[in-house]
Amino acid sequence: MPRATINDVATAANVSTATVSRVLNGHKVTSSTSDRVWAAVGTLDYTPNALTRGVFAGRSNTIGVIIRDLNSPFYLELMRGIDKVATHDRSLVMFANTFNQIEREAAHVQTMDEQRVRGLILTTGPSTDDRTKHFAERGTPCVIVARKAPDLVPNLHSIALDNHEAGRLIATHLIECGKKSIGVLHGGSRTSQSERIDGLRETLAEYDLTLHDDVVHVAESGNDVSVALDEIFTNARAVGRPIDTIVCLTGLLTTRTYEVLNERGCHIPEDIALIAMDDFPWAKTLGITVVAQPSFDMGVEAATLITNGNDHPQHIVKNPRLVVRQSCGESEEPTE
Amino acid sequence: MPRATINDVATAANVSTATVSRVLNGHKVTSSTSDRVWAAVGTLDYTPNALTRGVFAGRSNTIGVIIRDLNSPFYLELMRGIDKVATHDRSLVMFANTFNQIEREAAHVQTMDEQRVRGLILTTGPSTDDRTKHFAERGTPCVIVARKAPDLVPNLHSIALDNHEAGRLIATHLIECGKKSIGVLHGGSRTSQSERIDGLRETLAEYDLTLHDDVVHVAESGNDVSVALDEIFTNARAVGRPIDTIVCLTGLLTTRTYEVLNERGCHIPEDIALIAMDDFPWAKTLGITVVAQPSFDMGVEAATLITNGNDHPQHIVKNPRLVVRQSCGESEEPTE
DNA sequence: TTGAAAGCGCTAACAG
DNA sequence: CTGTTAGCGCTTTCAA
Repeated sequence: MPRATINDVATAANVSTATVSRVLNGHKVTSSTSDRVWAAVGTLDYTPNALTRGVFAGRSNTIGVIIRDLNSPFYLELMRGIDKVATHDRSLVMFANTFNQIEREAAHVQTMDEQRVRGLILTTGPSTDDRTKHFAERGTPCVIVARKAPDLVPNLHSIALDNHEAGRLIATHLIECGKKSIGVLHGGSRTSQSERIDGLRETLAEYDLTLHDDVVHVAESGNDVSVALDEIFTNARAVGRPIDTIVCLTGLLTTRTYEVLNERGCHIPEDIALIAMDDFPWAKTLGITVVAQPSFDMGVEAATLITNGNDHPQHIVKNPRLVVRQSCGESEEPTE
Repeated sequence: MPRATINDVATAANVSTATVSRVLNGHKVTSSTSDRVWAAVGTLDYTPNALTRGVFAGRSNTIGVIIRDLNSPFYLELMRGIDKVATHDRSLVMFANTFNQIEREAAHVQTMDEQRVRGLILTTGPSTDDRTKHFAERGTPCVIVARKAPDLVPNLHSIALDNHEAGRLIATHLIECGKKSIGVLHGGSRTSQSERIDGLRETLAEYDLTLHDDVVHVAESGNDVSVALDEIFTNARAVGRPIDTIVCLTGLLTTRTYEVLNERGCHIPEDIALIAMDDFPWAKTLGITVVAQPSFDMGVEAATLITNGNDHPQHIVKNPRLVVRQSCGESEEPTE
């Protein structure tokens, strides 16, 4: 049997479809008619069609989210934050994972557009900026996460970490721990990464420490870590400054780095210090010192930016937080 | 300016809306008209409205997913598997997280119904069974994950682990490692948990080992672990059988268990063995032996069950896989 | 191959 | 307070 429609309910309750619609949406009706309508809804097992509602309203009550890689603890927590707001707001979350393939980003934005999402949260790179701007200009609020929005466009917001400060936090902590020769693993050419490197480098410079380019290496996935680490160690030794610390500038690299270091018999923190971006459940267990992003909160705020519906572009910058554990050979008195 | 509609495109291209629709859907039209239509689509920046399409079709091209807790590695991988199929199929994934609150499950199923999802994948408990059955009977394919579907209803599929076998795998491995007194931490009264316990208990019995109820404790969240562990140790000591192994029957408990054991100065595997359900990135690093579920594949198969659109109810059972590492004091010759 | 027209399920004016 | 009526944007017969 086909689904009951509003017409069926109207017939069964002996009222017009308009009245049924009113009852369903909580508008004023006599309680006796309202009762009849609800009774009909019950017996016919009627479920309103959100699609049709969306057609009329011009948009759905769905928040679109495009995630780079759900595997990263940062994105996972972000997602949970978004979902929390959505549930509270009786919205839904529509989700797409690009699996780090840039060419998929634009397609996903397009699909979200077709779905007439009420807002879009995206963690994509600049490749989608044009489409996103367009999208925002037409009235759909968009929030770019982990990167500053490209321009001052109405409805185009952003929420990002103060990446420069994150770099500074790392550098300061390492200096306090007496580290002198630092190697860096980062996740590619995103601005977030280069800002962190800048903050790191500048702060080190204040203490007369130089971060040379040949000890800063990219590792897009965990697989590259071993090779990158080799390069870093070799280059540093060549100039007589053996590495005493490895910095992971993206959370995804931490597992593999820790593993490779272990495999080579490097003890943390005795032989080498390790500090990473993004906190994750096992970091505490393993005593890894990290600079954490408030990822859940960022999800909450991103979603709120959408549910609020304020056109005025906002650019929220969140502060990173140093979580001191033992992986940098921290002394008894913690810095925090 | 408002969005362009199919009418605008038709006017601009000097054709009827029917023709535009045909072009958009790849039906047969003269190439010259087709060109004109596409040109108009371009200049007007027309994006088709998926909602309207859905109204007509009676359903959207969205797959609904209700997840218990995205934090668990099992659900996360499942989600990625689902997303992979969806992307391939040009469908979207609509997602809701219940945060383990049962009372939210039904509401989410309802919302998914209103959205006219093309299929529903759910990891909820039996509380939603009635609604789900209803849903399936009306023609929307539903896949219950990690639990057998309640009945033989058309369109109501399920995909689950052979939990009994998982329990058996754990028991066999522990016996091979010479373990004799086992304590169990599980995640509550779900059938998955009790089946694992049964498999464990029965296999142990075959080797004349008894798993007493007083060393099987529930720990809904990581917070309870410490208390539960206390109980287990105390009870076992009372009967002169000090615990030599802790089994975590759900992945979420593993972090906390490992941590508590560490805090108490118990070395793994010298003082106590640890084996857990569900593999996760850090397990390899930490040398934790686990029984893994093919969670990504389960996501892929669940989604495929929906995109295939076969009414006939299917009940897929997947095999668990023992991943031997060092946390049970494994000898040189691995069992696998 | 194309157009006219009806309608998917629902909402919102506008009367009454 | 309630019914009538006209759409929302798109698809699909049915003719031409």
